[in-house]
Amino acid sequence: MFSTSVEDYIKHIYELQSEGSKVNTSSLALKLNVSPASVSEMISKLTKPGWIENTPYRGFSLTDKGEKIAVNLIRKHRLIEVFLHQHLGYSWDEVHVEAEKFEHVCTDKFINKLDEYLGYPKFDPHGDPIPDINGNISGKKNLMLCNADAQRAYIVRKVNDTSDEVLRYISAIGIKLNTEIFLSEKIAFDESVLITINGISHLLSKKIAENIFVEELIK
Amino acid sequence: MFSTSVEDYIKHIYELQSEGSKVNTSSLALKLNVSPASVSEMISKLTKPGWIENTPYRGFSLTDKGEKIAVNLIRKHRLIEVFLHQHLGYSWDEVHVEAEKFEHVCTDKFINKLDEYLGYPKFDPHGDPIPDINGNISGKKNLMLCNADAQRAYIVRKVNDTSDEVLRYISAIGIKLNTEIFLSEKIAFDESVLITINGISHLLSKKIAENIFVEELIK
DNA sequence: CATTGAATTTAGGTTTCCCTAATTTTATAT
DNA sequence: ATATAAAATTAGGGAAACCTAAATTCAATG
Repeated sequence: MFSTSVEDYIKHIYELQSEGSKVNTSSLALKLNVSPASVSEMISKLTKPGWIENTPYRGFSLTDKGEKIAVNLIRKHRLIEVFLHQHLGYSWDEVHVEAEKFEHVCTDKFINKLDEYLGYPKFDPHGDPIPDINGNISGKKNLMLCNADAQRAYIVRKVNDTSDEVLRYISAIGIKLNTEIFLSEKIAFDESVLITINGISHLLSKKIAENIFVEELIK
Repeated sequence: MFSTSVEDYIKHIYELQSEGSKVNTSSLALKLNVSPASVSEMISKLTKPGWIENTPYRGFSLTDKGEKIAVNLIRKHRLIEVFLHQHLGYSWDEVHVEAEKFEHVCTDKFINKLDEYLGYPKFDPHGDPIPDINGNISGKKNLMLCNADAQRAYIVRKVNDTSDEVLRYISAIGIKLNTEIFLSEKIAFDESVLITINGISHLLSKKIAENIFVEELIK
């Protein structure tokens, strides 16, 4: 239906949008690892069929039509991740790269059958919600760890899957989905955070803390 | 690793070779549904890295190196077909098209894990043997139905998966893998064959009979 | 054994998606 | 308010994989 490139652009714009990040030529170029010139070119191509709304030199955003395409891709991506993790024994940090390729070749028919086969899971191995067949995403906004308050307890609900390295580091210090952590201190100087897991303290850089999403623990 | 195009060319050359068909520019162009000019161009490209041996104007064949690539693709294709058929409930005639796309994006790691998950199946839903991790294919040459002898009983062992239409027709008249058929008569005029299944006679055109492979039934 | 027709290759062109370099627009800071 | 820096776009090109049309090579037949 769409080329892999077109799908990648649409998906990454959606991701920038939902992270609340700025969506412009340079941020997208950075995320997709292509030149700003390539982004400019593609953006005008995506504007014609009405998937994107573009204000030249100012930025762009997905139309409802474009968003539907993005959500469908994310549904595919996350269901494939569940299959790889639960049935084929892939680890947390391995599923993303593989799913990234499959999502572009699987039909809606395939993904709906897979959804059924997996028992209609609600979350992927990173804790991200899986859109249902109609594109509905079970909300639940989690707090970015770097924005949480000090001297409070939290539960890890989601971890970004964009970097293998970050995922492996997070695993190494014992953070999994639903791990309970205590945010002891926020260091204003470099925006790093000091947390405690099972009585052991860890200092997490801002870079790491941006990739961990938590829910406040009410005891 | 290789582009989808390159993989498709290599796989289809392998298929022509193993059917015993002539492997030349026009037969490959026909099979891949591209122009002869495109085939010529690609063939010289595949010759450089040593995947193909080419005698200009005469024809070409896969080297051992090229054959390894082809067998690996066929392994991927057939294992994916098994998964689609056994676990997702795809029918005989639906698995091929879907597998055709997946085979180009799945890693060796994925396919080896899938192989294990499926319990190391030996045959795909069409009865084609699945190469193992080392590329070994459990031989077993079957007879093309149009080459079988009249007044003999046979078991259907394999059906070509290249055409949905043929597959659906074959299913409709009650032919499945391991179905017993009796070849009553071969009509020399148009090379069609008259067969009997469960006491009902069917006339199969040469085109159909070329896609059914049988083993002689010794009672 | 020369001609003719089929098969193959070469030539030249298109599309998609990428690039670098140059230009234009916008934002910022004096 | 204007100079300057940053961001975005346009211009011009390249690689991959396709095409049609023209030229070449091969084979087959009278």
